[in-house]
Amino acid sequence: MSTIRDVAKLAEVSTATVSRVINSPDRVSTKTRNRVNQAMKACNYKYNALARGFVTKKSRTIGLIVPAITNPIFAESTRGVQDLANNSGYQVILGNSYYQYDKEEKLLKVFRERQVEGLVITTTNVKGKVLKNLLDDGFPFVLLYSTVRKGPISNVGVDNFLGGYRATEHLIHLNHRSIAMLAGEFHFTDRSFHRWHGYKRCLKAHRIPYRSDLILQTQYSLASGRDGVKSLLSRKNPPTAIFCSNDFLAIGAIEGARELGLRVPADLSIVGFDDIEIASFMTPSLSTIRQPAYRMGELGAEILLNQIKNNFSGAVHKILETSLVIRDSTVKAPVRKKWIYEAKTISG
Amino acid sequence: MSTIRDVAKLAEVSTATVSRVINSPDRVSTKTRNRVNQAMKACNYKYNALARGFVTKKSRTIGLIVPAITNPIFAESTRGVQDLANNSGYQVILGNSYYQYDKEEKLLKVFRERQVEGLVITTTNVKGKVLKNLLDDGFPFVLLYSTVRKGPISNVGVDNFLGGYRATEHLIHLNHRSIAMLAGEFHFTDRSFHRWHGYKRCLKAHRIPYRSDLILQTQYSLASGRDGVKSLLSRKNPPTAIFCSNDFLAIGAIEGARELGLRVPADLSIVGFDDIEIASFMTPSLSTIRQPAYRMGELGAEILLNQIKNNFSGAVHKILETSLVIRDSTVKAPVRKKWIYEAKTISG
DNA sequence: TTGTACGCGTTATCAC
DNA sequence: GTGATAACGCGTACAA
Repeated sequence: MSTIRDVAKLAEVSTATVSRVINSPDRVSTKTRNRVNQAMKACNYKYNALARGFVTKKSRTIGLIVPAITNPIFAESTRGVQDLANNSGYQVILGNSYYQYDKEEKLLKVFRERQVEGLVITTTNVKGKVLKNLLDDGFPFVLLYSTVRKGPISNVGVDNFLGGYRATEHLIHLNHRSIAMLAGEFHFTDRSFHRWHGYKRCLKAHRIPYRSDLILQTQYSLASGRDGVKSLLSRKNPPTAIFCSNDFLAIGAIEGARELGLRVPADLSIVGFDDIEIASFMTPSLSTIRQPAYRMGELGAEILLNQIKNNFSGAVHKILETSLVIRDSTVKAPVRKKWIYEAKTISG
Repeated sequence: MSTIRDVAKLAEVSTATVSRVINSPDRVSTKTRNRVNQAMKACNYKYNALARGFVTKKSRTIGLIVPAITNPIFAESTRGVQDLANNSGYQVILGNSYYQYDKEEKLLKVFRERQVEGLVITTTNVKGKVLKNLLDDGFPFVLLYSTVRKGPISNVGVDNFLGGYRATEHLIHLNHRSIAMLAGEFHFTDRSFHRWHGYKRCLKAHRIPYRSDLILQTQYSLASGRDGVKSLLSRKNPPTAIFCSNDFLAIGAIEGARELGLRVPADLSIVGFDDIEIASFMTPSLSTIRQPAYRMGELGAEILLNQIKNNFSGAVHKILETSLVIRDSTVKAPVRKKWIYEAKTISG
């Protein structure tokens, strides 16, 4: 592999001139520039961006940590991060934490050793010491899918509380009174935790008693959704509707209900969270809370790159809007079940 | 940011010793090792993997190019690549080609400048000059989802021809005689092209005339599947079954049929290709050709890393097995339509 | 077991 | 407009 030194020798110029031809061609006379360009061709010279990064201390690389790239919502935001970063001359190293704190920690360490200039993280633990370390070091990073409104950490996300509230409210407006929640484990994702709070608050606002036996925390996966719904429906006074804290759980839940011989939405209404593209292609299509994932990725990268450029000029908190997308997986509560519920309430 | 020089000074040893503590701790006495380790803590020393790569000429990085990370099949193989690479101390830079040759070319250039040690590519153009250049330079790379059985290029994929054949055969065994194919554009993906060949061959083997008006090439997306099925069904002598060259198209097609008021599978059978996880969670669940995506990713990375280690010791061609997964989106052809078809054939 | 000295490919800072 | 040369942080002969 030839270097600028080889090129310089061949073109009979100094390495400095070759470097100039590469980085600021206008500062070199046309004549020598042409000679250098020819020499580069002749040598089959290939620019070494690593060596450049080494001296300029700019790797032009950022790290991106997602829980699992196989969840389309993260694939979509990843695309946003990549597109924006690439357009600014940055490359993206990708890692999956699989919702495991120690994996996240490990990735962070490796990425920093690799001299990434900053990080975009969908974290497993907002309170963890890994983030604190980053802060202490003044290392640029942005949290994705996070909702903190203040504090020293930059983040871009949606109002998960509000999203959970809206999803629940939608079901209540459809006369559901026995509404379960199939949630990602609060321990691993504060997103789910906040959505649960929105759910609870909404119940309260409508004077519907909160039933902890209608909450099931589980992993974020299709299979967990399928199994989870079976558990919820086997409990006494089963729900007529379920709010799932992401679309994977919701899609899994629809399948689980089907396996139990129930029809969605006739026998059971289901609302999800995310609005992954495929949600509108399901049968029934999925009612869900839409998150602007691609835009979130873009914004996260943009904020990070700004912080890198301006040496961390203060934390930025972007809360994007969610919206309720009403499709076919939610309908009015079956009258009979509603009656049973009311009878119980009155007698209790 | 402190360097090994700072650590060396503090620990009162040479930089060489610090380096040894990092890379071969057993070659350093316990006493000095401890002193050095303490000094590293005191300095808040962070290892610079880039500088190391610079001197050893090993970046411990590979590039991965996929058409679109938002297709779950690519997300899954990406996971395989990452997991295996990470376990071998390699990191992965990810890029989307969006099925565009020029983007693929651009990414390749950038990745090579970044000194990636090798590439895993799901290419848009097997015959393109970018791959030829890679070969000429003796640069390690592996093609994913590719099916070449010989030649100088390493690849791991499935037998797309056979997959297409099996999908078609399944429909024929169900008495379908009017079978359309909704395909990814041959120009952008030879996978789709080979599946089409399998489809044609199977038709021929069963003496079913090939009808070019039953072929629709389109983009690989849910929306294209939805729109494509409407086009196919609006043609005269419409099909009773459709083979879609990936699951996205198939899922889109099911929705499109539904919008036309047709039921799948009662009115129209649909078989896909990939077996993305969600395929078994659809209603109806999707009959499809299963590809071992995660394993392909793992294998691709393994082969690449071996080539890197052994200085390209000959091309490897891995053809993994596909299997037909029969679910609910395919059933026996409606008797009436079959009769119409036969009447036509006899009269013609 | 430990230290010295050099080199990796590039950019940046001076000179000219 | 161009050239000489010192960094950058680390690994690695080779010497001690």
